Amino acid sequence: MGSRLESNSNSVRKRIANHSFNDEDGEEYDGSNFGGFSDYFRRKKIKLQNLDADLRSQSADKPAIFKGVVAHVNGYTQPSLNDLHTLIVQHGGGFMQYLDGKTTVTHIIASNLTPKKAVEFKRYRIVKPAWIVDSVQAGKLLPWNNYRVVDEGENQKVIAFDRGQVSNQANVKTRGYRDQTNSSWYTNQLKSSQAGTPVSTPMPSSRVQSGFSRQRLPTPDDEIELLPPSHQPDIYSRDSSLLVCEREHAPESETLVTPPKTSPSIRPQQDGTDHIRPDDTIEDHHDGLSADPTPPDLTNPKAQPIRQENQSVDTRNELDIASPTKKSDLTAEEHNAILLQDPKVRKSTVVDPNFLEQYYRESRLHHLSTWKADLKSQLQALAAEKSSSQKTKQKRSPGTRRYVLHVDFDSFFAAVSLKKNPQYKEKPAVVAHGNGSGSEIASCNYPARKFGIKNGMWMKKAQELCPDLKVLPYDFPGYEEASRTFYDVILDAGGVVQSVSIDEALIDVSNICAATGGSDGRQVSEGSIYREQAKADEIAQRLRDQVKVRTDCNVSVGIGGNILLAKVALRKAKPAGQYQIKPEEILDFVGQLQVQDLPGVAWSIGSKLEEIGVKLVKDIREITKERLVQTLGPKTGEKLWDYSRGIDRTEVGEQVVRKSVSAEVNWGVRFENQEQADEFIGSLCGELQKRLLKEKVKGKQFTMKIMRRSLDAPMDPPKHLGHGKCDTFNKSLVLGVATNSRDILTKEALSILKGFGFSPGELRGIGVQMTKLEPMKSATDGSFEGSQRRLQFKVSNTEPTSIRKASKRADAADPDPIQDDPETPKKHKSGESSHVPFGAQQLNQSTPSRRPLNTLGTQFIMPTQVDPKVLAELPEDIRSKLLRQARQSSPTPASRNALKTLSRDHSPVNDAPAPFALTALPAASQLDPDILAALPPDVRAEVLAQYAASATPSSPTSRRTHADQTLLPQSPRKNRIIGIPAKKPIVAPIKRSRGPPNDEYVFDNHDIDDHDMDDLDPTFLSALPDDLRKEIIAEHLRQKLSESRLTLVQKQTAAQPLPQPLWKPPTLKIPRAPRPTFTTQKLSDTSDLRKAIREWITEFADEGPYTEDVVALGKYLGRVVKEERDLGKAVGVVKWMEWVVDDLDEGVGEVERIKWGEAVERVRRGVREAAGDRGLGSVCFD
DNA sequence: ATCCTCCCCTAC
DNA sequence: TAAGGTAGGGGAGGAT
Ligand SMILES: Nc1ccn([C@H]2C[C@H](O)[C@@H](COP(=O)(O)OP(=O)(O)OP(=O)(O)O)O2)c(=O)n1
Ligand SMILES: [Mg+2]
Repeated sequence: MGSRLESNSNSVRKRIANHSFNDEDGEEYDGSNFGGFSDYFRRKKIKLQNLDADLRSQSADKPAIFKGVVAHVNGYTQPSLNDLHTLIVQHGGGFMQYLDGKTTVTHIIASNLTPKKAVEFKRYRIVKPAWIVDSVQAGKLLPWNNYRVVDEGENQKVIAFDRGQVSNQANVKTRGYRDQTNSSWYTNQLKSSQAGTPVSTPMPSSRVQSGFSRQRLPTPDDEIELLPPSHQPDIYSRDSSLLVCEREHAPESETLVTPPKTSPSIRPQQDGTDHIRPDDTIEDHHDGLSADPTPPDLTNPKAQPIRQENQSVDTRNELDIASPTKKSDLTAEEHNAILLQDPKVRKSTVVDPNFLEQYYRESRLHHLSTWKADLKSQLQALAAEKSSSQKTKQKRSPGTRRYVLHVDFDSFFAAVSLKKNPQYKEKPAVVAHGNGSGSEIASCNYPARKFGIKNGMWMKKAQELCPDLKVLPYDFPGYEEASRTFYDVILDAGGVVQSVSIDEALIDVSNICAATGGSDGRQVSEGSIYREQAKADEIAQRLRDQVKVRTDCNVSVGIGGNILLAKVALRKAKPAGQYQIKPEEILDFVGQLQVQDLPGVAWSIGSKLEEIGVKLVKDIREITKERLVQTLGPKTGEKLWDYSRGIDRTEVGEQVVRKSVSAEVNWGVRFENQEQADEFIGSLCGELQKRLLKEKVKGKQFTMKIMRRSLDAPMDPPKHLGHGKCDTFNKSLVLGVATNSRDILTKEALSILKGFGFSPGELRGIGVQMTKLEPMKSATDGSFEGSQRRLQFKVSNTEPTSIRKASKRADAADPDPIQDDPETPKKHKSGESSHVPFGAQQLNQSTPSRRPLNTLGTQFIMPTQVDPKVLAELPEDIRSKLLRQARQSSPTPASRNALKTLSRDHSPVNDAPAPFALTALPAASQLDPDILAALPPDVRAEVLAQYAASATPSSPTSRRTHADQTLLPQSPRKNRIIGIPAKKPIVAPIKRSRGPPNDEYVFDNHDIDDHDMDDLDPTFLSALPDDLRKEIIAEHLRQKLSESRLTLVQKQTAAQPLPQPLWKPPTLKIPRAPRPTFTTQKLSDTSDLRKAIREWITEFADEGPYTEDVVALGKYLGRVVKEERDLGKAVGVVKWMEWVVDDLDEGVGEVERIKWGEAVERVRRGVREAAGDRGLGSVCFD
């Protein structure tokens, strides 16, 4: 990278110099937090204001004790979110439903806080709900300090240790839910603790000393340093136990795991691990493996971090290693390696080459989904065919009485499987893969239900309910066969059919009934109504009889005037019966149901309803529609309002277009190293490609979903090879051109995965999804052609002429992006490639021309956009950087504009006029040297840096100027990721779980996203014990790092609250301790620092570092150690720098390399000295 | 007001 | 041992 770079170097230099390492912190505060009112913020405020306006005005009499407070509620709390919201707003406070990182939230209210959450909220004051309640009661704002929730949770060893006293009793996980639900208990705890030293708020001093961190300091820090620079530090503590479950709350049925009891370890080998639950939390030894007597060799932990391939990324494990958690010191990879030593286990995991096939073959849920999709497409094709061939009287005239049948097999899987084991028909029996505690019950027969067993329940619980349970094997072919027969019968009925699932269908027989009734189905003729109803019953009876005869299985039928009624009637009809809800009984029938009996209402919505006093459906009628809408949202609120009155206007058999195709695996995911993960992802993308081809579509948006073990979850979850409690991370990107290529998808997926930087051993689930679907060209359907043509037309048309000639490379490689698919279905003629969906004969026969799914529909997507396929093929993160970079310092105006346009970043500044030419990047997965060379220097540098960062050692060096390719912008829409300077972090950080209490909890947080250090309250942070703080920071780093690729800039434009009467910027009043920052940009987050460093090094690679910059960095890091007191962070940054330097392009001269090496050493020295000043002893950077 | 994205939730 | 997939409805909140 040389010459070209230079032309640009000035600007780059300026940039860096600009923010030259100045660490002043003073300005950070005001600048970032209250810089000005962005429209966004203003709007948001306004919105909020409006929302809460009523409440406020209605509470004028109440003291505004929360004035200046802006709260956000996390998780389930004792006074519910709504109640807290009300209390706060009524008393002058502000309330934010979501954290967006920019908004100024002064406090987060939570009953319990897992480490993860602690991390997410690290920059906030986290208080218990009692703070609100007590303050209101007291009539004044009580000190929040006494209500801190530092981490209530269980685990965190960190906490445990310093918490001393409290820890034992209170702590812990088990409490999770209790905390929230049992108010009195909870409140008492709080109060008592407040009395003296706040229990929950360990004094900083004590914590700090107690040492864990202290003691551990040397070690942990050192360990951190061990990390390969490139990778992010993951978190430290892995251990903690957490329990998770917030069970108490759980609605009856589902709570799978009850904490108590024994928790038998699922797998013999592990020692007691499993159990997670209850009480051991504190102890946390649960990891099990540690105790495991197994192979000594592997067991040796940190001694040598595993990292297999150093070069590639992955070493992130180190982080784990870094944390000497109590239990086992094994890295996740080592742990998995031990686990996989058993060949049988190994065979059941993603490590097995044949995993996908085998897994999908056995996964009932996969089968259910597949069957459903097949049925849906078959039925829709059939319907389409029917309606086109014959005029069809399908349409009922408006105002007609409707008769809808909901037909469903009784305990489908169980019933079919029982055919081969009839002796258990009358005994409690279930269908499951095994009888281990974590085996899931797919279906249980009615005798089993008497014991309270339910579908989806884990064996452990089922056996507790019924020790004599008979477990039957699956018989997937049998289910298909029964279903085929079932649909044959149903289709013969003559109504409009809609499949619900393999064992369930809706039939609208209104026309048949009306014909029988003799009237037009509209008049209120008692006789005709009666005849219609009788006809419906008769049809139902006939269906039941036929299915029974032909399959020897019972089906039940619910009949009603709409889908809702048919559905609820079905419940009463079961088992082996039928029930018709007559018009006159609708209100009574529906009214006495529990809200959860309504379709679409389960735990979450049910809970919200319960909060507003609604338990039964009739209770809903007492609630105004406005309130329902306010509580549940416009659609849901109105729908339930209707449902409670027996109203449902949904029609049977509406045609729908598929919107997405995905494949995911969240079981058996146990990698020993990164290669395995990479390979598996390739397989998964292959699977996705297969499905895309089957549907004859390509997609433009790719989304990856990753589940990673929660830091506080045990290595071995209660369920064998299950994912256990996890954090989920999703990332999506828009491809420039639709694809279905496994290779491209794999490349993107790997890029994303690397971006997250997770230790492969911590992965528990991986999914890939394509959306923004477009039909493939090969489709036989005429309409495809139209669409295609249209698209093509656009392409050639819209494209500036320049594109055609300029992009010779692109043309050569792929003359017709649309047409040339990496793979096209082997046979398109038949509706489905090689796959033969099961289905009723009629379905398989009478639909010669049907397509697997309707892919036509909309998706067509902006005709206007033509894609720069080349650019599109770059990994998204690279693309995004390019765009951003271009904006920041593009030397070439043209390219800048082009990029801008491309990015759809409509910065108000200059509107992107017509499409601009754009400098394209290499196509496909590899960077093409020629193209690369043609890039603006800084852009190129960024690309290379990105590649380096992702550890892809590819070093595209060749350079030669090549004609730029001009491309058009593609989507008029903007893509958040691309082009927009990181307002929001891209990564999705963890979310907290919201479901019912369960054994393991999957957390996700969508509430939190960005973490703007500027918003962090240093006071709060510093009040934490060192190790907790460290953990928090480490976690933060990990997240940041993962985000870093995409997000970088942080909100510089800080939003400022509107000066409204009730709404004052609370933050202003909060005293904050300055925190060292780097650069005029006030960088502080590790990811930002890394990025800045990478840019710096990359840009000045050929020039060598400037001393003042090096000194500034060293100085800053020294402050990080001394003031921020985060040696780990400083070390991590140094390692990063070292890594980047080591990875400098080969083109960099030896002299410069040396200079850079010296720079690293100099920075190191700064950190060492600072550490020494703090009495931390020598620092190890390796 | 309406669109879009990124989730959560639900169902089987 | 165990096979915890998958698609669509919809809410929140930002962008336009
Ligand atoms: N959590 C679940 C729920 C259902 N199924 C499968 C097995 C069921 O047999 C089939 C149909 O689901 P139903 O909800 O119709 O349940 P059943 O048919 O078993 O019982 P019933 O319809 O009598 O309530 O789907 C599953 O594997 N896991
Ligand atoms: Mg059923």
